[in-house]
Amino acid sequence: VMILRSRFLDARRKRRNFSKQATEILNEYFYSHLSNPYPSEEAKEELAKKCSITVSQVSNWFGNKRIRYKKNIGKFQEEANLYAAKTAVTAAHAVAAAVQNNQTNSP
Amino acid sequence: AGHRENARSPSTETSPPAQTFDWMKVKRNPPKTGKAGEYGFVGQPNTVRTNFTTKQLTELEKEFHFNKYLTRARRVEIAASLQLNETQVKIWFQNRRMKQKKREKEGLLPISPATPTG
DNA sequence: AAAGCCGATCAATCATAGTG
DNA sequence: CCACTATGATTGATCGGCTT
Repeated sequence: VMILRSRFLDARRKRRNFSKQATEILNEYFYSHLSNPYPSEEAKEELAKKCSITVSQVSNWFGNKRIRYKKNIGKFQEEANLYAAKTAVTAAHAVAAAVQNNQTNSP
Repeated sequence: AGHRENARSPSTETSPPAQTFDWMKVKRNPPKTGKAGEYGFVGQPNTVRTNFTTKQLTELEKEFHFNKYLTRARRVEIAASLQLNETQVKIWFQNRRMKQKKREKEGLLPISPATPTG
């Protein structure tokens, strides 16, 4: 029962919470894809850029989110409804925007 | 033509998220790790994640530095030497290689060059 | 057909940040 | 300051797909 707890202790030591904005973006994606919250590598890169975090961090976030969500769905019900309502409106706007942005291109 | 995703959320539903999708039911089979010479029985499914000792990790790291890939013979040696399964050694190397790959990728451009779009 | 590898993910755990 | 919860990261091991 040695105190081998401090075997590595390096990276996970100091951690910073993501910005409110980043969490907002990640949650919007998660709840708007609740039926299959597995962003593709491409989607992860886009989310990473929007959130100003790394792709690995996006993967970690979704991994943790999925596990914790299914572990206690009830605890996330409130949050789920919040984003469900929000994305419902966003979706409608997105469709309209997509139609207009059909030809536009601006990398 | 009108093709859309199967979105079930007209406007009459105020609490649909309660649905249970397949990904929420996914369950992993328990580890079949049977370690010898520790707590009695050999071949007894551990049911729990093995905690490698510092010594084992040090040796594995050393070997990894020498060779990213293992040969069957080398794997047997190391497994016996560290009292681990051949499978555990094999898996450790695979995970280690992935970790290495991840590090190389991150250490390449974790810092955005300019990010004009903000 | 069997075994190893890759890439992604799971699931448990660690250590810290945040809240009361 | 302490107890408890929320959250990001780490990692042994599993899953599916592809290669040897």
